This record gives sequence, C-alpha cells and structure tokens, in this order.
Amino acid sequence: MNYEALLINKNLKKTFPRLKVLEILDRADGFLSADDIHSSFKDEAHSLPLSTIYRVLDSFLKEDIVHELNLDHRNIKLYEIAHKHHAHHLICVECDKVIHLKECPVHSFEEDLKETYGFKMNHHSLDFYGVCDQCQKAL
Amino acid sequence: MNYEALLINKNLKKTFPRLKVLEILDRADGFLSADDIHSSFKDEAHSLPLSTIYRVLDSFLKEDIVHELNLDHRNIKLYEIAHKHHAHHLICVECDKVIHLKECPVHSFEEDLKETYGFKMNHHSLDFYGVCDQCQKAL
DNA sequence: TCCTAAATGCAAGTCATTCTCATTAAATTA
DNA sequence: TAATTTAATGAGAATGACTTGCATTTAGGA
Repeated sequence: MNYEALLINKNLKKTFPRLKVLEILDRADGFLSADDIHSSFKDEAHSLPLSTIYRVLDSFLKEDIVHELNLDHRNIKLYEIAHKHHAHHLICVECDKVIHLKECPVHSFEEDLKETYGFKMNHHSLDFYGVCDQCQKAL
Repeated sequence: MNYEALLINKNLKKTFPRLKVLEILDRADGFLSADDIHSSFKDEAHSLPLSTIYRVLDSFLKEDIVHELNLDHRNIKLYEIAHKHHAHHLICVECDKVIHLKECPVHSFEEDLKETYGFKMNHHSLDFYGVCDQCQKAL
C-alpha cells in the first residue's frame, strides 16, 4: 500500500501524522481505537498527541479511507482501513474479538427503505454481539 | 400499563425513581436520552439526579424492560420501553428522527452465524443512517 | 524563496456516563 | 407492628473519550 499516493489521491496533505496513522492502521490486523494508535508510539521518539490522532482519523473518515465501528458495550470507537473488509461484525462482549462478516444480508432491504421512506442513505450498521466459543468455555 | 406490577414481576423494588422513569418512558412517543428524562422533571418539585436515572435504566436494561439505541453520529444512548417496537431503525442524521422498522431481515442470517461461529448470541444492532425526505429538501 | 491556508501540538474544556459514600427506604423477619 | 437487612438513592466528584482554542509550524502552490 502506497501511503503517499493514497493521500495525494484523496487531496489530503502528506503530513507526518497522517502517514504514521495510515501505516499503523495498515499494519494492524484488526480494528484499533484512537488510544491504541496513540499507545503504539510509546517506544518511539516522535509520538502524536491524541488530538492530532482524532483529527487525522476524521479526515480519513471523510475521505472513506477508514471505517468506524461503534462498540455498543464499551462506548468506544474503533477504526480500520476501509478497503480491508465490508463493515459487518460479530463481536464478543467478553474478549472484544471482532470477526468480520463479508456478506451483507440487508442490501436489498436498504434499497426498499430508500424507496419507501425517501431517505438518502448514508450508511448502515449491522453488528452481532454475543459470547464467542472460547469465552463460553472459559466462563 | 401497570408499572407496579411490571416491577414486581421483574423482581425490582418498587421505588419512586423506577416508577417515575417507567412512566416517562411509557408516555414518550419515541426514544429518550438519560438527559431527556432528567429534563422532563424541570417543572416538578421532586426531580431525579442523573446518577439515579442511569442506575434505573441499567436495572431496566438487565430485565429487558427497555431497549437501548446507540446513535453513531452523536455518541449518545437512547432508551425506549422494550415492548413498543422491535429494535431496528432508520435514523436521520440531520434532525435525529428515528423511524422504527418492524421487520427483521437478518433473523435467519443470525441463526447461521450462531452455527458457523459457535457464538451465544446476545443481541444485534441494525440501524440505517441517512437524510430524511424533509431534511433533503431543507438543505 | 515566499506566502497562505491547512495541519499540528499542547493544554484546557466538554459531555455523557460512572463511581464513592453517606443516607434512606423497601421488603423480609421477628 | 417494629426491627433488620440489604438494595436503592442523592449529591457531587471523578472518569474517560473526545473536542476545541490558540499559538506555532508546515505543506504545497505562487
């Protein structure tokens, strides 16, 4: 993944914080919170303040570079590079594991809603919360 | 709706705050935030502190007396008496109008997930965000 | 190289929600 | 009915995720 090209392509200035956050998200294998991103700097000399991280994430959200996932059971937002997966999830409320679901079973339902209610659709969230196999055994 | 009977039925002590919150939620015609509930006391002599309201709502959630709705675009939780509607929504990000959807198009999908991943399912959220008819015209 | 708007760093602020702890009250028991 | 136990409440402080104000820096075009 060419970070610089992506930023230029999205008309975002190529700055150190943006490149760094992009790299961290790209190398992560799942969702990260703003705080996760912040923490991943702890051993490096040049860290980033949380305010900058939030601003960078906002600019990425606007350009659809990242997806946002709201965790109902934690009151927290998680972020992931957008192209990685479609945005439906199976979430374990015990260990916070997130399983990505590729299928979107509500696509045609959404089309119907647009028509019925005259909505201009923005996005939809479809997330399943439960206890995973391993945590069931552990409890 | 018999508030006292409901509480007794759920093994919840019949207290003034619980009866009051139940009544407010029952009389509301949509979702309310904890703050909405708090505000609805402003003209009355005996109000309730927010801490109590949150605790009452928690006890109601545990007993499935209320449903909780997380608003992605506002970072806020809304509550409604559970029996009123099934919990899927079409939400306008401009005016915060919430339209209740009766149909659940992911029921069989959820059954498949349980089987495939061995999850014990807790709940799922399915919410559509967009701009409603009226707000589109107003923009 | 200069210029300007945009981005950043830092600190302070916001706001929904939770917690602490002393007090009160509900429901059980004597 | 009174005493007891235990949960619930009230008030306010605390938390924690996120946002904002503002002075400074920097990217990218002139």
